Amino acid sequence: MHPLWPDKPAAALALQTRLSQRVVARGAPAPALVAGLDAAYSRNGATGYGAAVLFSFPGLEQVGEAWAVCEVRFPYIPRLFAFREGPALCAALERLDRAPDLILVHGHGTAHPRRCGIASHLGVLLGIPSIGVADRLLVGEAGEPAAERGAAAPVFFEGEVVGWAVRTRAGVRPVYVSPGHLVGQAAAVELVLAMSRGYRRPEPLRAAHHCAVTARAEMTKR
DNA sequence: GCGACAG
DNA sequence: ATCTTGTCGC
Repeated sequence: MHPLWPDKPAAALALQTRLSQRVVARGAPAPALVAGLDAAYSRNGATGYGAAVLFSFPGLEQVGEAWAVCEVRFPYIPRLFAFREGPALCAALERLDRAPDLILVHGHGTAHPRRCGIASHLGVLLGIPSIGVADRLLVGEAGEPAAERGAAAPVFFEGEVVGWAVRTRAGVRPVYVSPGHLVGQAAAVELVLAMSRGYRRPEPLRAAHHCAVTARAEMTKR
């Protein structure tokens, strides 16, 4: 079995604990190229379609796109999500013409039981800054941020702030932002807001989601 | 033991 | 995540 992608939960847990010690949740990168990462699955869940869409920053022009098909070999276990979806996302990322200097991942970063959600996990493996953006909390509690775009409320877990509930669009439920790696909380929130335009989810993630679903449709036909 | 639980 | 149509609302 691949040392970076064990297929046994026990081995995954051990690796996650080791990776968590290498997570650096601070920094304020000024990226020029940002990649949004997301995945879609076949109806039976046996096949995964990872997508990576590259955007210029701060201009937010799409400048690249890639996807990869992967056999899913790890079950969905809340705290071990990275071991299920990580392989497909990395495969897509490797197919990009240029390497991003920041990745936006659909899922949590430090807002995780061991402060090592998929965003932190991939950031450490790749050695590049990363940010996690999720639709709902895995751990912790957050107050309701004010209704206007840009408002944010801290996510508390075990007595510390591990992320933020961020209102990327007025009057719409917030997204949960947490540092992945080499990015601090304030910078993570600022960057996600700078990449959100009129929709709840930031542009790179919207594009990645669309790319993954489209890839599945094209593969499903042939 | 019971309930919670990213995508 | 995925299975699924129409429908209410801006």
